[in-house]
Amino acid sequence: MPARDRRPVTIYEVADRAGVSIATVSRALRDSELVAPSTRRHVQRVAEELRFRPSRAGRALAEGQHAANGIVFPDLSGPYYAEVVLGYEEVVAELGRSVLILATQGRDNAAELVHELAGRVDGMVIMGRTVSDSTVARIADTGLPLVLLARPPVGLVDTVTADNEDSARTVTAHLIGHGYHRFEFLGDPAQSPDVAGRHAGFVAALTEGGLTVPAKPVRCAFDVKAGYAAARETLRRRTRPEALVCANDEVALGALRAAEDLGLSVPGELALTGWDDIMAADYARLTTVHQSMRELGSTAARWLDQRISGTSPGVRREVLPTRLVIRTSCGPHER
Amino acid sequence: MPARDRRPVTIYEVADRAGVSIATVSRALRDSELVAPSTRRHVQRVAEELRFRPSRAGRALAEGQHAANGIVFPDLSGPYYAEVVLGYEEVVAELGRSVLILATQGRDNAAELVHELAGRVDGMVIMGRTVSDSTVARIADTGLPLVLLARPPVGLVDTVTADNEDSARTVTAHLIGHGYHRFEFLGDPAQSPDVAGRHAGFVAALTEGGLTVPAKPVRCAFDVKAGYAAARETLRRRTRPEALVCANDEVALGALRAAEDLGLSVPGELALTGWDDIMAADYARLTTVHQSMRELGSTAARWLDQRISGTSPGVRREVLPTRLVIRTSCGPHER
DNA sequence: CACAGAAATGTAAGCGCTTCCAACGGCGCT
DNA sequence: AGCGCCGTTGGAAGCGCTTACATTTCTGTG
Repeated sequence: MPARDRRPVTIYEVADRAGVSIATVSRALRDSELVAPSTRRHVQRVAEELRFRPSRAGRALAEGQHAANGIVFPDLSGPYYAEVVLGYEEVVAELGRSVLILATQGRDNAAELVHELAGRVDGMVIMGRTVSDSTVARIADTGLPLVLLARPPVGLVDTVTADNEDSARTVTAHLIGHGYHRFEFLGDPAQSPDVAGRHAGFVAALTEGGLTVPAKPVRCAFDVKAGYAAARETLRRRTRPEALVCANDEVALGALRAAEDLGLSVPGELALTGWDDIMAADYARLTTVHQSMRELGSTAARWLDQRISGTSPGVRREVLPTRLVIRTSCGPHER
Repeated sequence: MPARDRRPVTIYEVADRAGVSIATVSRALRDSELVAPSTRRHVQRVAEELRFRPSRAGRALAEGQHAANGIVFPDLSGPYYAEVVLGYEEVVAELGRSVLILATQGRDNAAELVHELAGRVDGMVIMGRTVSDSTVARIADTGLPLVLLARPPVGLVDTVTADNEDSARTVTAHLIGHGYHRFEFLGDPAQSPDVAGRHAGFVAALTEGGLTVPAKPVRCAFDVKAGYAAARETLRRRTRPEALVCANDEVALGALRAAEDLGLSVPGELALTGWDDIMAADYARLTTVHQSMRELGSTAARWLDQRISGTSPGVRREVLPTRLVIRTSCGPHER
């Protein structure tokens, strides 16, 4: 029966048992130079026998650092953030540090939680629209190393983002190449800077192609249901659009379903595209924009590490490239 | 420019500034009873002014606990684990504690990392086939509160799992109801206890239905590619199976693609089912077994909390129910 | 008005570790 | 033999906080 009250073995017991001082134990288990090889071996053996694990808290207090990094994201339900977190965790763990996570979705006290998290880590990544600029600024002002991810820059904080505008241009141009004329954009530019960028690229491509730009985007939230509703409404208008550029895959998937329910064939009567290249996009044959989430996460992790270790060159901003994934929803392609 | 070297404000400075002792500051910021209301207000104001945040490390050391829980999982790339983690994070955060994560996939030093994690938390959840029984036992023996998730029990550790056998029986029986006779199971029972349970239920249902049980399952790994390969091979045999029960959605999705490539219509010429009800399953119209991952995670979190607070009733084992999600891949349904 | 007891606050002892500094002993050298 | 050095080791001071215990300040009462 596991004893709930078993006291973990401390450095004192190891020192006692090994017949040395705690200073020597500490040294034997970490530095190299300052201890005689024979002593080190002896201490190591004793430590192992006793199954000694240095208390993290004691260490953190003495060293003044946690050996842990944080990451804040909206949620983990889409594949998007999960991938980013995974890429992040991978490199952080490789660096010998632990990862603390915080999902802000649906929490009204997000800012408070982020501050709390800030107190437990040596640095953190803040992703997307999770907390206000002022919260970010406040934490940055604390001196805590920070990296922003898929989020507009704040002050002089490092920022990594995936490209939005260029890829929007690319995907829209691709659709134009298919010969469509009447376009609509599904998504709310006001909702997130990502969508804003995508919409801007969409508008730019249309303009460059000499096509008429719809008066305004069809506003809708970031999920399947919203995409469905928005598409349904749009597709029932007297002059139906020929192509829908959707703000992300979930919206596109909703639109796809709407088209289906309306008896519209895709891409025959309606072409559409998404963003993110989530797994379901593949099965829906959705043409979309692929971003390497993993890489986004790992890049942020590396930058953060450099900030923490003070080896960071000035302020960094980087836009990671994306890739157009052509499937069938955008129109017929011979293959 | 954010100063990297800004020293965080300590309780001493607050005490100084407020003209009281650190004990009073500590009390004013936490307990209720032991401090005069006016003093409390005053201290709180000063603390706020100074933007004082008690050092987590100091606190952890003094209190002997971390106010953090851990969770170990294979990876986060499928929707499966991500959802579980989300459910976990949600309740843990609600309890005012932080969440440390650890992905073991592709790491050879998983056991070491888990031990390391164990030193930073007050309890943890270990999911799936991430570490050996002996590692689990060793940690449990430490007295660290533990909950196992979707993993066979070890010793007297609490364990939550999702049902496998019963749902396998249900899904197989459903297929039998469609009138199919030749079945195959895609997945490797040796790979995980989950698959083993699913296969067992499959066999049981077939036996109960008086049908011939295939000599052995078609072994394949847990991903789309493996499912594709396994299905392709199976479907080219002279006597093609009519129905494929796949170990999870990814395998089923691979099988679906294989059928498609082979010119077989689903469900016309081949019926198939998956497990997990991932998002893509919906778009592929895949009949599958839905498990509430979120709930799995939140249940584990709650149990763990009770273990930590010592309010846990004896050893707990629970199998969470699943739900059959009927779409079209299993055969025609009028609706 | 003195005094007991409660309320409020201060003092100080840790929590487990790292690390600066001092102490020690053995060595080669003169 | 005496000296200084260097390689090892121990002593002890924190790191920032909580909390048991001591002390002080009030309050109400006989």
